Amino acid sequence: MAEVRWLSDAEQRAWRAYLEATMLLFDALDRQLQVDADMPHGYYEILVRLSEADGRALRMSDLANSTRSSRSRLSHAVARLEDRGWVRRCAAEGDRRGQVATLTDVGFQVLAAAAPGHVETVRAHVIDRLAPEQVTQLEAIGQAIIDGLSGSD
Amino acid sequence: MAEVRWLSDAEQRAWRAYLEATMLLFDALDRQLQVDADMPHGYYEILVRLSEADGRALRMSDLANSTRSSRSRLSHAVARLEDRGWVRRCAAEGDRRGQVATLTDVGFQVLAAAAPGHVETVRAHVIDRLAPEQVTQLEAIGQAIIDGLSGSD
DNA sequence: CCAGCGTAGTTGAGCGCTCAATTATTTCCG
DNA sequence: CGGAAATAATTGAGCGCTCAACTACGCTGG
Repeated sequence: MAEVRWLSDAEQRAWRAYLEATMLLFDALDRQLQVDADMPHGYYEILVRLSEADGRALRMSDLANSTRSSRSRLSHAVARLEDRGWVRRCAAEGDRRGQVATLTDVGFQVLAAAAPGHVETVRAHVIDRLAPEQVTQLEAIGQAIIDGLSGSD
Repeated sequence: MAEVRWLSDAEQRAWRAYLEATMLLFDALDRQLQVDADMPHGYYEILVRLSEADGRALRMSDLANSTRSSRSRLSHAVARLEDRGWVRRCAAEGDRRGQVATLTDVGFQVLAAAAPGHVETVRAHVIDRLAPEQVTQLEAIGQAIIDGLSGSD
């Protein structure tokens, strides 16, 4: 049992600032989307990924990977999106286990209506508060964390 | 109605990297705490704040502010922590509306047992993956975001 | 001195997520 | 080929969070 490597003061400050910023930010984003577009942030992410895919359609597994969510979470979420008429599910060709989620026209329009407000919020709380070099730094930091976590799943 | 100021490529990459990193990270932290210490990250935060307070006790409102959580969330959370015997609530002196949450000895020991694993996880996925200057950058970035959000509530 | 407003905290309904179990299909390989 | 393991997706129970409504108390001004 090795000694615990506690965080130094500088590390502690950075970690807590990141944590606090992220909580405040995610709350603000969730609330903005909920109020202005009647959807949680997770739904927005799903709609974005679908809108960017070929034919605005993706296999459930691919959609789960690209949104970094579990199959279960995605199943529940897509079921609710289907109830709202924003997404449609149909059997995948060539693999009878598979399902393909497709963004409907209504779903696309809902996304198009939600996007400007969301982007404005991201700008107001993040991008416009950072110097250009901090934006670059943030990408590098994020990427470093992703690199450590993508594999070890 | 002004034009929407969409994100540039660099801004988009930074935002998505941050978002993806944070989702992966929060999932990993939550899972680690859930598996090793049988508590969600939110409970850990509450225990930490209480452990650092004078007398290991805080008014509910102060605890809500310091964990950046709503009064409602805190009420629910502390109720569950009380069921587990990790926290105790008693009336505040001098204000009969007030409640003071106190960390119990059991709660303190639970926290002490959980902390090393949690810190190791934070190190493994964040701190040890960043260069020292990136740690400094992360603090500045986090602080900039906090500054924009603390007031506008 | 009490009416009205603000503050402290709780509660319950409803939603989204996690975990574990389940169904259905495909792939691997002896 | 045929049975076992892997893959795709769903389901239901249970938990934590949000929102809105509510209780209870404190403060301040006419």
